[in-house]
Amino acid sequence: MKESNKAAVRQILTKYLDENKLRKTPERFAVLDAVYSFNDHFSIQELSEKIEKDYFPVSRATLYNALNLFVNLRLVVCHRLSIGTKYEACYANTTHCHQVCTICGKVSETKAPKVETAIEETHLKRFRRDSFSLYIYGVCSTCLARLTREKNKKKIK
Amino acid sequence: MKESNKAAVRQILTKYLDENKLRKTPERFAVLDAVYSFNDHFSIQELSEKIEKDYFPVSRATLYNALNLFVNLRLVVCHRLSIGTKYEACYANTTHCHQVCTICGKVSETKAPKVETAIEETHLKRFRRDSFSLYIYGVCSTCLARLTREKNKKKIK
DNA sequence: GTCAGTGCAAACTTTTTGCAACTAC
DNA sequence: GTAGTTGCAAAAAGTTTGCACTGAC
Repeated sequence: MKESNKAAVRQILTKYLDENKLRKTPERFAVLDAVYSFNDHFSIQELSEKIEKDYFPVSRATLYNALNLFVNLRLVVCHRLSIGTKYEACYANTTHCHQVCTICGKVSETKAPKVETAIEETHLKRFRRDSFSLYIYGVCSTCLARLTREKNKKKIK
Repeated sequence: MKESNKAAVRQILTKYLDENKLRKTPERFAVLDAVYSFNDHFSIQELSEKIEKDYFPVSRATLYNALNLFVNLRLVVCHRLSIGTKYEACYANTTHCHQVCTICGKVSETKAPKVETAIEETHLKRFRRDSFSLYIYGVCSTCLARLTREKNKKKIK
């Protein structure tokens, strides 16, 4: 994740905490920094390990607290997948199109500008739209290759 | 849910169980029928109550078992939302565009043919696409109205 | 008769909560 | 000093698992 993003989101958080008379605790900024150190999706466990390694230990309760705050501020998105909940930094990143392998659980970002345009153009009555997430489920190349291998083996038998 | 769908999915299940030499237990068919009695999303709890009322009690383990089987057969989709996991019958229903209220958690189906076309036309390299789910997050009209009311109240103070 | 499938309860995982202690302001 | 935050541990919620029993074939 770009360092400039880290500075930008730290500023957004500071502004929000100031305006709402909330406290600028070291934990909140450490979690935010750790979140923006990942280039990819991460689990609570991975976040906990990262922040303990790079900063100081932070309890689960505080991690969930901070993440909820960041989700509300649109600095983080939360993906509840079959393999577990994953989080992702999302500042300056509006593409939330993901391809999810239903076999190994691997998630990757996908560029789909046409889909994004179509979603934005979709008219929703009686609903204030804020954001979206698209998940395309299927089988990744690695798993596909393994499946093909196993199929061939069976045929030979 | 249409009765004709119920018959169709029962046949799909029968065929699958036959071909894979699995057992056609009353539980499996009762769960499938119950699933296709809903017109909307439902939780495990709601499914359990429905099936107990309309058929006979089925244990949690068996419900999860059956649902997993149906998800694999593409007769059911599973939505892991912030308010909990919801299931949905999906035979003869390819639209998986949902609007989700981030305040009350209400989920509703949305028709978005342009989005669906765009998704289908999206080229994914090294990935066998099977299905997709789109979640548009925002605030529903009910919650929006309440928010507006509360805002006005604040101003008056 | 056999073994896939079921029910039950225990185990496990993930997230939330209550409360005392701490600290940002 | 005060009240928002944190850490801890317990609780809650949701799902999976082990095992004995059942019943579909």
